[in-house]
Amino acid sequence: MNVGRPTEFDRQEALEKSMELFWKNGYEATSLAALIEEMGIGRQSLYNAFGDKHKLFVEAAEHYINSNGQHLVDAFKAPGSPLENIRKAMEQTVDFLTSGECSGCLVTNSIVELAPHDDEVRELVHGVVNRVEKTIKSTLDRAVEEGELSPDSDTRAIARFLNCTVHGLVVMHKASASRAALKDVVKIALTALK
Amino acid sequence: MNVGRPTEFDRQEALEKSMELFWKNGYEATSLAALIEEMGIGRQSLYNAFGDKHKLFVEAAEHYINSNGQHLVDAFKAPGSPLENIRKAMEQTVDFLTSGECSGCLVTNSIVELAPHDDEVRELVHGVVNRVEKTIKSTLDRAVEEGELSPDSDTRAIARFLNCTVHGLVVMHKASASRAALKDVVKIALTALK
DNA sequence: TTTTATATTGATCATTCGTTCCATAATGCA
DNA sequence: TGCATTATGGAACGAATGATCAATATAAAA
Repeated sequence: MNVGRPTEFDRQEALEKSMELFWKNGYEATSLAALIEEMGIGRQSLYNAFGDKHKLFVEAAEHYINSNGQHLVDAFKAPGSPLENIRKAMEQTVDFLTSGECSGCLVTNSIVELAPHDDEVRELVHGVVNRVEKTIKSTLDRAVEEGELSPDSDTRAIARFLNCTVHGLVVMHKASASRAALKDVVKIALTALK
Repeated sequence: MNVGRPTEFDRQEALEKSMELFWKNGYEATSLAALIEEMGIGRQSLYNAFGDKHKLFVEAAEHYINSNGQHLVDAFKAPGSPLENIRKAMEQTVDFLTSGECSGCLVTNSIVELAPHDDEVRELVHGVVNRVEKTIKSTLDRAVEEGELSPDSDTRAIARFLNCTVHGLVVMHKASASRAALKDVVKIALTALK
């Protein structure tokens, strides 16, 4: 086992760099030249380790989902008051957008740029959207159980709505909306939880 | 005046075709070869009439804003009950997304794909977002005046929220969300108008 | 030590990209 | 009937694209 010349670079580190680049510039606008420069590895090493540009993108997107995306899911699933969790998750989204140097959300970006004509990416992001929707719904259902929400609430509809709001926030931020504007959106969106 | 060989193609028609292509595939993924094919004109004619690819895109985007975008503004500004206008505008958005063969909204697409690194496009779409926000706000202000909305409503915040919801709907639709899901979103979003 | 397997490096591939040059065609004007 | 001006069609441009080849380097296994 373990035969052959050992890899010199940190695969995870390189993947992370590629993720940041795809995140910042999108798929088409990220060239292989830019990738090997930012990842700090040779051209052939990239192909050895990740297959090709598209496979690399999918893996980078999956890594994004398992790291950044998980934070959002965790916020909804935290113990304590469900409605409070939702409020925190929405405000955390605003912080996430306005703090980092990377712009927006890789999932939202991929939905817009690739989902319509890239089957693999569409399935990937569609899965994420559904999973987030279910996560929010279960939080809302718990809110109903614990009496924080009216029993006749359409929790699936509200979950879809909050999910939609998150993506809308990403778009607005990319359109140079101010942090105050994003906070306004969250403030109003939360009034739907009554 | 009017000297020289006359143009053989319909400029407006060609512009429209280019708009559809940019709308469907985005900026980067739309090649000159695809443009001249779909627009039905020669390479050199395209450069004569529109300058270059980027100038063509900007003009196509402006045309989109003045046609499709105006329909949304008109829906908000229609005479009659302001709140009813808002309801209709949101449902019209869902219809717009689920009926046409073009996917999503060219403005939303451009925000995500280009705004972060294309100054001219960013200014363009930022202007649109602000204009739509003001349109919605004035409709909401009228709702307050006419007693349909509580006088202490934060109409600017609600306007931002509704604007955000529209973009969120576009993203969700691109992520293969069902028409029912989009209608759920609208249903809940409208509960913020109380 | 020899063999085998993998990684790295740099050259190079064919294609496609957006763009421009140039010869020709078609119009109004003198 | 020339002349000036614009449009068209085709060839060709250099640059950049994603991807591969071949030679070399480095490790473990035989």
